[in-house]
Amino acid sequence: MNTRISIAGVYPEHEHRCSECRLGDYCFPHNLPPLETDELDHALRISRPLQAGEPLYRIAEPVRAIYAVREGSFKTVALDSEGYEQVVSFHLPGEVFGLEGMYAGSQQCDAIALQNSRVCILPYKGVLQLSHSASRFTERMFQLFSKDHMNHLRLLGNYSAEERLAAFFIGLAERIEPRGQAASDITLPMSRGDIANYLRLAGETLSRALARFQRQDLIQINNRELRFLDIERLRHMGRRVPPYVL
Amino acid sequence: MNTRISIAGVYPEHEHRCSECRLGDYCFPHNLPPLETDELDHALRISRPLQAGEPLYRIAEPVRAIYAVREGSFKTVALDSEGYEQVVSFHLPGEVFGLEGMYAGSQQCDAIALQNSRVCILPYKGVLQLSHSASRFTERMFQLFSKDHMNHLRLLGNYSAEERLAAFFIGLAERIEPRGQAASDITLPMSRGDIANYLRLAGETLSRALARFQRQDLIQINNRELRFLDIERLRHMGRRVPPYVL
DNA sequence: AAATTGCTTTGACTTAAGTCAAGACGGTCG
DNA sequence: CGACCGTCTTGACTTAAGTCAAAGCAATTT
Repeated sequence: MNTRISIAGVYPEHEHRCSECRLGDYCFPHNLPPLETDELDHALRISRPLQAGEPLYRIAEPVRAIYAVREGSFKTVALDSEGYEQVVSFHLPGEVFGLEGMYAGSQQCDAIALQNSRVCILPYKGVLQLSHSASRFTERMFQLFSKDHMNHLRLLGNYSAEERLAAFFIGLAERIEPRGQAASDITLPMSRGDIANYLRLAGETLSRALARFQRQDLIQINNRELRFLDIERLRHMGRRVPPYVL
Repeated sequence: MNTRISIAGVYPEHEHRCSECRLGDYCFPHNLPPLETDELDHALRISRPLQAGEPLYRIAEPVRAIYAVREGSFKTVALDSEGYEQVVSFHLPGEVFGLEGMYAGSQQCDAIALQNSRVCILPYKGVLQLSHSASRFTERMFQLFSKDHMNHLRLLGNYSAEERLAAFFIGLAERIEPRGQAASDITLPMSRGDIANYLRLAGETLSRALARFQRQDLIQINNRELRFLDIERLRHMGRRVPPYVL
């Protein structure tokens, strides 16, 4: 019997109410008093299922809402003026995303489902209303922005391929653990290409780093099945990179 | 007679009221109706002058306020676990900063004055109060967060030393221009070391790139006096890097 | 004005990571 | 099943940028 738990859509069907959602502690309602969570529930909508590769939103679209991953996972991708992609971040269940376009009022990234996925939708109007009526919600929004910030700054520094990769793995493990999964045994939701792009490495460099990590008995990986063999040594390799903010 | 205008503290002494501040359009009150600007005025405080090199806040301090540059300029610097610095951004007059610590409630960066500087201080309490009482202010805050985001993502991609440097210069020129200065002739407020660190280059690589830019008659630079000779070609060199969001 | 100090530039060399090219693997479909 | 396609891996080679070291320059101190 296979006890492996995938990041992918194995989460049990959620209730529509945040108060009953097992991801609530990591998502919109974190730290909100019950009354405000109720208000939030009224403003929230749930998306239809999206297939792997399907966009949730596209660059230049008007910003209509912000989102939280309900099941599955997403990447957000910026495109430069010549059409080259830059993966900006990955989003796992319970994580809020879609904040980066609120300045311009238009989306600055593509958001693409990596697997069959669903999101909770908080319409922009709801964000503003809740910010006024719900006393803790404004703060929660500022927190979400500031958290996003921190996580974008993580990989800004001058790190080697191996430091980046180790930190990436540790970050993943830490994000998956509180979501109730074994952190030592995961199914990657994203392709090698996406990881390489996110870490600003050539695909070949990533491949070689993975091979080295295996030779050093740090991990075991084939295809998207990843097992951590020595998480402490991995953590040590990535120690210079600031930790992922959960 | 020298018509050069420096980024440094040449701004005329501001009035305390945002409505009378020449930087208002780029700062907190951008797009706020007069009534809300008045509320803002009541919440705002002005700092004492800070000397070059003096910190406005330090990592791990509690977040008490957010700030706008009144005169002078600042850098924000993250420190990794081994004490290595990473310059996160530079802040010119009218620019709001200090948002990145709001998640944790403690500062995540050092903010250091690059010259003799002053800031406008919006206490955290004021941020929350205004978010409730002033209907446009919440939106303004979201904008400020989202703008910061965008500007952090700019240099995330895989750009060459020359692309980075060209884009950095163009960004500077564009930020200085609306502040009423000649964009072609500026005094850099930051050291080579800071620029190199910000662009994730070794100091020597920056020096060489500067030398090449001069040989190609793109710029003229000695010490911190910078003149743009061919801003269009510079813009073209940095075209892949997303533009600075003002 | 000479000396000290810290920043910046330049040169010579090294290296990590990128590129190019070939092959392997895995999944899909006729 | 075998052919096909895209993704991933591996090897050989190149290169942009980093490192080390020395010298130049500017600002400050005595």
